[in-house]
Amino acid sequence: MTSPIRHTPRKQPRQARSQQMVDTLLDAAVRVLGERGLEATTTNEIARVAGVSVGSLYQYFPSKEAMLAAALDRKFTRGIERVFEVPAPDGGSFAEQMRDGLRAAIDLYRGDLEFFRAVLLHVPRVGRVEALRAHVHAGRERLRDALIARSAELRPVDPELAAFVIVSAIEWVILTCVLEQPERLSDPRLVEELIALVGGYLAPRPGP
Amino acid sequence: MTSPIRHTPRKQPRQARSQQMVDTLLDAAVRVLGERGLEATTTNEIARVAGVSVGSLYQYFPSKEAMLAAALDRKFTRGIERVFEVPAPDGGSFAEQMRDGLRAAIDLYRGDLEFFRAVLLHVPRVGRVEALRAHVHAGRERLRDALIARSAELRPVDPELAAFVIVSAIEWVILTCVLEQPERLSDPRLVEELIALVGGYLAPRPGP
Amino acid sequence: MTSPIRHTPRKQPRQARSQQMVDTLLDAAVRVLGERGLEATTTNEIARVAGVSVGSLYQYFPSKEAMLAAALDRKFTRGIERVFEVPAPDGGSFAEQMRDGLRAAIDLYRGDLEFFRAVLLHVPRVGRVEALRAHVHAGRERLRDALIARSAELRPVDPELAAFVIVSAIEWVILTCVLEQPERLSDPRLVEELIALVGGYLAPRPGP
Amino acid sequence: MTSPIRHTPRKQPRQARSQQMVDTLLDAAVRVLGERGLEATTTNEIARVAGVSVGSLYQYFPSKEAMLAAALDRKFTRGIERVFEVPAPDGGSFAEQMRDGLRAAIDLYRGDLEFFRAVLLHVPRVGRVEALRAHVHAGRERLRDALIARSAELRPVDPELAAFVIVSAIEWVILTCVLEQPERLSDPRLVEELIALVGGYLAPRPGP
DNA sequence: TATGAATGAGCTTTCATTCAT
DNA sequence: GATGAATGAAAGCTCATTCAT
Repeated sequence: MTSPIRHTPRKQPRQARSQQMVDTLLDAAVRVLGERGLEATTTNEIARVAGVSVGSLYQYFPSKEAMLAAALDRKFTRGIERVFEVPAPDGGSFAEQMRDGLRAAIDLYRGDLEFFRAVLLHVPRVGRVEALRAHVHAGRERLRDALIARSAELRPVDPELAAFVIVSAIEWVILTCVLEQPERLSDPRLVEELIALVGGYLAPRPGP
Repeated sequence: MTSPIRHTPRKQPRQARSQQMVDTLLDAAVRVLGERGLEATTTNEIARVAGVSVGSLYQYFPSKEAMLAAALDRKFTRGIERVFEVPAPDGGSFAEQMRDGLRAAIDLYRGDLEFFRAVLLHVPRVGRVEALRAHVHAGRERLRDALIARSAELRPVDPELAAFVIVSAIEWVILTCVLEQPERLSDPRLVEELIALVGGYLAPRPGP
Repeated sequence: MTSPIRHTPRKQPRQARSQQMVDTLLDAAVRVLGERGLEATTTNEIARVAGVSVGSLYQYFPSKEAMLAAALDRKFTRGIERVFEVPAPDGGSFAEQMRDGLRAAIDLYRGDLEFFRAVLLHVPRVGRVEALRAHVHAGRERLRDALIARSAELRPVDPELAAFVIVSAIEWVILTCVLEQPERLSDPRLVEELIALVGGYLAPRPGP
Repeated sequence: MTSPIRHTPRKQPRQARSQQMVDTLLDAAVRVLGERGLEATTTNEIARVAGVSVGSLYQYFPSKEAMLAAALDRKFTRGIERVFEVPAPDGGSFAEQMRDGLRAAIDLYRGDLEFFRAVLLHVPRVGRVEALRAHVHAGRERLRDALIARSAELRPVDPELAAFVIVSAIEWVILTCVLEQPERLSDPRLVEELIALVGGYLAPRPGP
């Protein structure tokens, strides 16, 4: 029953199986959420779609709310993390760095368009999904620091306020595309316009 | 619609009473929504707050969903109409008109902060509240037309695209304030920053 | 549609209908409780037996626990109240009063034997049903007062302790009959033995 | 069952281990029951406390009900056996024997107060715990025989009836203490009062 | 045998909706 | 029309029990 050399594990190690179940459930949650919206999403349906029992769902998540939070969190965490990490910390001009970050952001949404549309359309607290907010917040701080570092090149601004304005503005331009005009995401002019928006906002004002 | 001599019947038993009941119900819905959030908002509670019976509610609205939609639509319609009508069609510079419109928008949200927070936090498909979207769309078109009319003063842009970018950007800066930093709504610099954002974006680029 | 003299109320007055629903539900609860025991008693089943919807049940009782408590309370309250009120406050000797009370108690259980058997067999906290306890407690106090009033005729005792002992002893002799030997309840010697028990306990001890 | 020279196998792999597991489980059940009450007692929790798996529990008991019954039975059996065996069959007067037995009973409950309270408060069919009833019944029979044996010293009674009355009365005085006034269990007067109760009941009536 | 992850029937409770009055 | 008691489908969650490993 055991051979000297084992090729397949006798049984899945504990953690691996758990992780797989968690993933299966979160995938199912994301799918059901997208298909039916928050109000119509039930734990029983998620479990059914995941191909497991409700009992199992509750073995891994203490409540419906916790599981939905985890599902959204995972999706957003994976993606949005990348966006704010793309601009190489030391490479290129401010505009070039911005361009890289914006492209990454747009690609993030474009690559998972259906999911994001579903979630943004159906899930309440649009801008509130916690992970999204956390990353947006982190983005603001990074931008604020960049503004401080490069303040010599820029119009005098309150870095905090400016970062807030810029991040919010860009966030919603892109999300509005996702929601209303997905084809715009493929328009190369979109990035340029956003750069113009930010660039114009930060550019030193010409003297009187 | 009003004339010095009244031609309408002394009492309008049917329609007037109906309209009043509808208003009462919609007000109650808005209030409950604002106070308790979507999840705790029930038709029975709305009727109770309105001082009528649930039965009456269903006389005027076919379902809970329909009634909440109507309530939100009316709220947004009333407010957003004002916002886009504030800039006097012919008065002042572009920047002045913009300033007036932005102030009106900010005041709109600030004047009913708790309600808008509740709605934006809890109501699914925020991005889809039809009246909101419709008016945002109308706003885009008005802005596009203004951009075309004043294109001589501005950097060359695709008016459609630029209007889209500007309206989306401003929308979310303000809504993010509503959701996350309400105190910013009272900061006079907010309007100025938004004007800087739009102004910088549209300003003719200095030559090479 | 209305005649000068009305013979049947146009509709049941509010309170009467409510009270009837409450009664119907409590009757059903008592029945289901008796038939299935506490653990197997569900609110849905109670409602079904009562011929109303679960929703109605929850209109009148805030929770399952509250409704079961009310059901048992009502039954016990009605009956046990009588027992401790039977002994005419001023009539007859102590033994005669006791005899009356004991007969009333026995008759109480005998008259509703099936219900009491069901409840005592199935419901947890046998001796804990709150109403039962409350009345037992009241009984103890009345007995204590009687013992104090008649202390001259009795062996010197701590009235509190003696009342406790007597009431508990009698309570369980009768309840054990209910549970295990219902036929004994019809044995006239039972009352005599209980009187002997109490009488012997309280009788002045013969001198050494 | 134990002899100086051991004849049983050095290790009893099968039965001994089984018996130990059963004991562990029953101990755990009793403990959980005492600590959490019936409603919060789950098979999984019992297994966890016992340090074995639920699967093992079901190897030894066909159902939760069966296991709890076994647990309570064992507990009562152990305790009550002692109580009824305490009065040395041939030693001392009737009153002395009674006093020994009563003290043993009181000590039994006092020694495990929390458990007995939990069980009496929460376990359905208290009156039906089989071991308790069986031993109470045995106690009645022993008392009946004693009454017959000593009938010369006593008031003429139906021994069966008298034993029933006495055992029930005493049972509930003690259990009521357990449930409502645990501190009374430590009052030395309690035993004396119970002896007075029984003694007065059985004492030959003076008189003409 | 022992394990404990997985199962899923079934419970309590809510609330949109109806309809007799 | 207006009322609000009554309805009952359906939700979230638990836990006795099973069975692959």
